[in-house]
Parts: sequence; C-alpha cells; structure tokens
Amino acid sequence: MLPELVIYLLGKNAHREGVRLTTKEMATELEVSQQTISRWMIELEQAGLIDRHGREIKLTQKAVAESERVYLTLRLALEAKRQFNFSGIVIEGLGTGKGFVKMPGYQKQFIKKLGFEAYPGTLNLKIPAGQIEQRLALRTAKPIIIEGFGNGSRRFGSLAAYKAKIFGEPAAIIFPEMSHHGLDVIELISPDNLRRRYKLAMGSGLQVLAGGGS
Amino acid sequence: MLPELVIYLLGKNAHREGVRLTTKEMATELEVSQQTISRWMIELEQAGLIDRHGREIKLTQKAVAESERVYLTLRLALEAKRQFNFSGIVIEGLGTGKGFVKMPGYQKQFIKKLGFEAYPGTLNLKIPAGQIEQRLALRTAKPIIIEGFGNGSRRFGSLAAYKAKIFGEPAAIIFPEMSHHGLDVIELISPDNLRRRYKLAMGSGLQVLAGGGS
DNA sequence: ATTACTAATTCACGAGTAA
DNA sequence: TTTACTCGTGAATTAGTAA
Repeated sequence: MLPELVIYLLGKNAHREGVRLTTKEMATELEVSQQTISRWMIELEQAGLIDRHGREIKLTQKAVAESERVYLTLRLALEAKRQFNFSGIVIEGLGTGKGFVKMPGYQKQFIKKLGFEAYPGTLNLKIPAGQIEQRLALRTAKPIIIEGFGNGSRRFGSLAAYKAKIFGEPAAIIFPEMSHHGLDVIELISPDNLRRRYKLAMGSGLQVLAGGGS
Repeated sequence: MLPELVIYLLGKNAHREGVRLTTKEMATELEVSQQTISRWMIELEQAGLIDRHGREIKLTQKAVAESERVYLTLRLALEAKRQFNFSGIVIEGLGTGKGFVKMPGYQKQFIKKLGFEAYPGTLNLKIPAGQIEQRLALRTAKPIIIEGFGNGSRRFGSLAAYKAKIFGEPAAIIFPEMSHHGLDVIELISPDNLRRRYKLAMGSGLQVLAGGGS
C-alpha cells in the first residue's frame, strides 16, 4: 500500500523539489506523534522512497512510480464508470463529415478500435450550455485515439473517440483535432444511418449515452 | 487513509456490481491471512463502506466518495507536475492570429486567466513528429478555457490554453476550437513581441516549456 | 468447502529522553 | 531547537479451530 506519508508529501510538492519540513510539523498535520513520523521517515528512507539531505525531503522516482500505480488503479476504476448523458437537438452538418468518415485510413481503425464500420457521415448534436461542462469532463477521460494519416494530397488529422450509445445502438462521439464546431456541438458516428433509421430531421431531439474510458 | 481492501475491491469492479470473492482468495492476492481479511471485511461493513449479501460484495457510495477524494489528491499532484517540453522551428503564421488575439473579448480573459495581455499575433511553432504524442498528452490535461464570443457579425470560438514559458517569459499555448493547423503546429501567445525581441525569423529554433494544469 | 471467534504473538505507537 | 533512541502499553495480526 501507498504510505499515508507519501501521499502527504506529494501534496507538499516533494516530488518536484526538496521541501523543508520538521517531523513535528508533519506530526501535527497528520495527527500522529512526532516519534511516529520519525519512524515513518526512516522506513521510507530505507525503502528508497525518499531522499533526505539535512532537513530537505524529496520523494524519489520510485515513490512517484508507486504513487502512479495506485493513481492509475483508481483512475481506471473511477473514470471508467462515468456515464455521460448528452441530450440536444440534431443540427445539419457542414457536409464535411461525409467526406472524411469514409476514408479507409479511418474506417480500418473504427472497425478495430470501436468495433464497427461507420456510416459515411456524422450526426451533429447541439447541446445546451449546461452540458458543456460535462463535455469537458468527458474530454478529460482517456480517449480512443484514431490516428491521423495523409493520402498524398491531403492530411487527415487524428480523432479522439469515445464509445457511446444512441437508441441502444453502438456509436461514438468523435473529437477531430481540427474541429469546425464550437463547444456546444458534438459529432457522432455510428454503423447505421441513424438519421434515416430514426427519422431524425434538423431540430429533432436526441439522447446520447457516452461511457468514458476505452 | 483509504483501506487497501477498498482499492483492491475497486480493481475488482465491486463499485459497479456485486462480486463473489472468498476471504481466502483475497488473502492470497493481498498477502495477508484469511483471518485478517475476515476482520477487515467486518470493519469495512461496520464503517458503511461495503454491503454484503451472502457471498456478494459491493462497495457503497460512501466508499466510492472516499476513493474519489484520494484519487483527486493524487491526480492534482501527479497530473499537475507534468512538464511538456516542445522544441521546433518558428513558422510564418497565416495572418489570422493578428486579427483575433487583439479582440477585447479574448484579451479580458487572457489578463484574468493567464495573467497577461497578449501581443496581437500568434507565434507558430512547427514541432517534429516525435512530439505529437506529447502534444496529445498535453491536451488531456485540464486546460484553461478562454470562452468564445460573438461580436455581432462574426463568431470567435473558444480556446483551450495552457500556461507556458518561452525564454523564461510567460506565454501560453492555445488550441482554438477551430484551428487552421495540423497536429504538428502549436500556437503561442505572449505579452511581448517575442519574434522581434528574440530575433526569431522563420526557421528559427524555439523551445517551449508548458506546465500542465491550470 | 466457507466465515469468524478466541488466544497467542507480533508489531506499531507514543512518552520519555539522549544526542 | 531538532531527530531518533528505548521501552512500556495496546492494537493488529495470525494460528488454531468452532460453527
């Protein structure tokens, strides 16, 4: 387990620079005795988790690596569970979606990484301002990266994708590196022509359930 | 502190669904005795961190909330520390930078959120392919959002900004929602005309140190 | 098989204090 | 002042075993 003192020292920036802290100060903040801190410090030193030079305390690379392990465990468990629920209205695309989605350079990756071949076209959903916060939250989750490529004359940028469900069917929210939209529009791809299948016209309401994580 | 057993159970998905695990199995994986697991389970139950129905174990909301607290502490320390070091060559902008940077709708936010009024113009840095990965990593860090606005006739999109240093001076990398550049070009703003101050011509080498987080 | 109780033991804590 | 030692006390752990 990650010792409590390591987490405390991380909070003090001791992984970036040496910090000057007395055992008494730490004891007060962590609500244990000065003697216990002294013992903990000796243990951390012996375990190679901290370096001490005089009063300067610095976390070692090993301590950072250990912390990252725990962090990633928590991140995986806590971030992956997040469900992002977007609802808004369908708007007309700019016509650009049709062109790039069908490129084999993308489609091969859609099949491999998203599990479906995308219908050539994007569905654009305009979300209310209140959901922009959530959109930004979704973007902090680890995306499925669809790599960019060049086909000689033109370059197609990378896309960040997140798996989603529309009417219970698989879909994905994609964030092109070079987007033509503002923060209030999200672009969707799916294996079927959802626009036709579900009779979506411009202005139709639409709900999208996106699951974070890959 | 977050009990080791809670982190273990998070890894087993016990916050999403009941999991069937015996005390012996857990004891083996965590390298403690079966008796200790039994006691820990009773303690977690009494603390309201798990629910048990027969052999099904499920973490409670309280346990998830506790875990999130620790997670955020680690996230703050570990994510914020990331330093992104870009180096490349200065390229000519498309002339579009000059126009939008000076808009008061942006400048007010630059002063408030970045701490400086930006020189009207962007410095464009072309980075080698090897740094594109890093660029994507930077984009997963929480940006400083510069909100978009409309000035009647035209709409100016939102920008994602990250504080940076160029020659030790404050600067920021900006990612317009609607970028004209590919993944290998990053746009910079700063309070001074760095191009003139440091005699940067097209093709000059340039290093940028970006700190993640806001 | 399983969980959890009791008892023996080991280990961690903090008071006192030396360096 | 500081850190860290010794040592008495109590808490946590495990072995044995009942349920």
